Amino acid sequence: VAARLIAVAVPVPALDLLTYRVPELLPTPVAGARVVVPLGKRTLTGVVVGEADQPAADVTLKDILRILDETAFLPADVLQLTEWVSDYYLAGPGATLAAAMPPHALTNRVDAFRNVRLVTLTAEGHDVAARTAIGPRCAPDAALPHLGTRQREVLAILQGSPDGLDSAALTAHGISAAVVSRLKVMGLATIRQERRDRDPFASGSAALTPTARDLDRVLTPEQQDALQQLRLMAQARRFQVALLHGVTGSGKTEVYLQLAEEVRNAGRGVLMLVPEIALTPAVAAAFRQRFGSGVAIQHSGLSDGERHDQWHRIRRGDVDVVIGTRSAIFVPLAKPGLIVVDEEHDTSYKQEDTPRYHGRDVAVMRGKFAGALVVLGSATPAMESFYNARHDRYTAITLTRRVLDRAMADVRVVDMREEMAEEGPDVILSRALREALHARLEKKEQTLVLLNRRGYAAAVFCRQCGATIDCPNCSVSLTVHRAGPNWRARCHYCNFARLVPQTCANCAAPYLERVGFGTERVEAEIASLFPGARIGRVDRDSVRRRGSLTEALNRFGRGELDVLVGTQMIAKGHDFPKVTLVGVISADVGLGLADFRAAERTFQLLTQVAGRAGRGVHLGEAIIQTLFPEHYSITLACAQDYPTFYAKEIEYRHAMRYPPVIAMINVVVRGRTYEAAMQGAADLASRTSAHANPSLGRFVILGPAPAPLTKLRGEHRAQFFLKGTSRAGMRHAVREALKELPEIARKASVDVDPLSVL
DNA sequence: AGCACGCCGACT
DNA sequence: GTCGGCGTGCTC
Repeated sequence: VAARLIAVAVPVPALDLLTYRVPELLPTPVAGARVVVPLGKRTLTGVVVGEADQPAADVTLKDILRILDETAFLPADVLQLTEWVSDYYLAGPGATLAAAMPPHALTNRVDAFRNVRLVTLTAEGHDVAARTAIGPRCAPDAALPHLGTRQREVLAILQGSPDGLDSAALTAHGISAAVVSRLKVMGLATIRQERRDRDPFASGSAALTPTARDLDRVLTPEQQDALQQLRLMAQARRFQVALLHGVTGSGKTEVYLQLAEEVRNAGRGVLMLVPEIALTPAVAAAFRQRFGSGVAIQHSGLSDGERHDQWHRIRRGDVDVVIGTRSAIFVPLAKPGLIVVDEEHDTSYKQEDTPRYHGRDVAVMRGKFAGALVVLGSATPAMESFYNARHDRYTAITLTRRVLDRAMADVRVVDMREEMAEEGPDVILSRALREALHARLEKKEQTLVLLNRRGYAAAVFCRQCGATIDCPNCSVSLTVHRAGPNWRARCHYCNFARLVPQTCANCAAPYLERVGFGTERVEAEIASLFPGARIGRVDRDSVRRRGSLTEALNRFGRGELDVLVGTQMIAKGHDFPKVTLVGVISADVGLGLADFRAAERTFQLLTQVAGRAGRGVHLGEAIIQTLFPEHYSITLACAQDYPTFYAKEIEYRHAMRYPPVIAMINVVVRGRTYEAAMQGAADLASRTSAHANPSLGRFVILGPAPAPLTKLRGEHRAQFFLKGTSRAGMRHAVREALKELPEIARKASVDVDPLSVL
């Protein structure tokens, strides 16, 4: 009998599939089952991917040690999806699998759900409790067990709780374990284990303030048309992609909800992806409100235990609606019939470490494998998505009007060059914004102030010698933060931090100056201009603590703050009806970057943030400060004119040969020295170009060149790009080159469809 | 990623 | 003399 060989994916990023033998005594595990395998000196848990052929002669095969699952732990369609992700994004199967698994499924065999000890009375316990209650008045006609006062009290409490009391409730009643155990010994109480799933909505890690208003439930004619089109697509029960392009405030969420309800009633599952739960609480809350406990939630803000519980609820088939962030695309939801990607243009769908997948694109593939309808929704679709709609790969559905006929915000552009000429070079808030802010404070209306740059000052430089304070590990200057009475300089890439010195380290001159400004400075500026204003700030620094973002947004939502200053975090899908003013401090942050998506990002950010104003009964106003008032991304965002922006931008992408017109792959090679990184990148690039295969399409290689961050966390980096019309050919060439140069491959990271070339 | 082996500085 | 720093190499 030939040995049974299986291919196992192990959670080790650098490794490919490994082949193991199934020993005589064990059955052949099914694909998707977890198995415990020896690896080197370690023992770890992997997942069976399928049968394997005899590998090359030089490897000695080992036996698997244990089979953890009789049936597939990962269902076949999820396994298929992870295989696609590994292949498309050139990531190891182990790394991809780790992304698809619930926490602890591979590291720890102890189930992480919480087993609750529940104490209940036995039949006899009830009897005794009843007799005890009347005991003092009646003669002790029957022998009562000898009970202490505490025991009698506990019996009474338990009698009032037929469902039992868990340990938390026992503690709340001041009942000690000793009393319970004595009752148990007497046979009056039982203790049973009950599996209880943690509810992330209740625990606070996803505590949401519902803002969905009933008024929005009545669909506008436009929403009804959109819903009808989507309904027909869903009923076809085959793979299709719809791009729902609806202006901010046009009521996309309500369309998703009604569609989801219908798909669910037809017996199929619904998967809803959102960029970040904490930033789009309204959508999650609306789903929870509509579908109740039939909704599972998945995102990185949950504790491991919560995520684990939710994953198993889905796996058991207890829920048919799942809402979550990008990794939720891998959840084991049975029979998905609808996959919605809300705010599909959002860059947080892209995972920035291996596997570098794009949640939206994986969602489209999952829909393809499942024969489901995929709905991509946005007010500012990604160039890729609109391009696909224009080329008939996606069906475009458009919502052009806001619900309840609310007007779009009135947008004004302030030319900061003129403002500086009149007010001096240090002006942060223009006169127009100061006046508008003042008016809102008087009227008790709210204001959002956006500056997409954190910290107090962008850098410190010496007025005598021009030196800046740079990060010792990365090729950037340190950003200044205020830390109580001190000034700290911190690296935004590696978190290196130091106090800002009194004198220049280079020339010893005491003329160190802070240059540029960020959100902390804006917050301070507003506080000094309007001493009575209640100001909050939301950026990565202020919300480091878990739950603090939700807390800050909820405070603002409840009206406990007048002004919220923040980075792009505040521009996402919030619905704050009392906001009537949005100020953008430097709209051109990012336009100066040499990134081919700079204009797209700026347009999206400005359109989205302007859309935050005027979502209630009052008219909204947006004031946009910029040094480039004539730049098309700014003028067209002010006009809320997506089609014209797309037309202009796609022309540029054609001319410059950039995505979505062509495909790109970025390869970064790290090295101990600059020379080593460049050499590695050059070798890899030349092997890649040697594997060009004209029958798979042509591509060009740009570089190698130093990466934009030449040094990051102490490592030097060099990069090259592939540009071409066929991803298959490009991926093939890179894959072969990596295989030929394994020692360089270990220091290389590959980004297929990079979102940023910076 | 771990976990080994392996070759050079400050200590009982 | 060795305890331990992390550089390099391997894992079916």
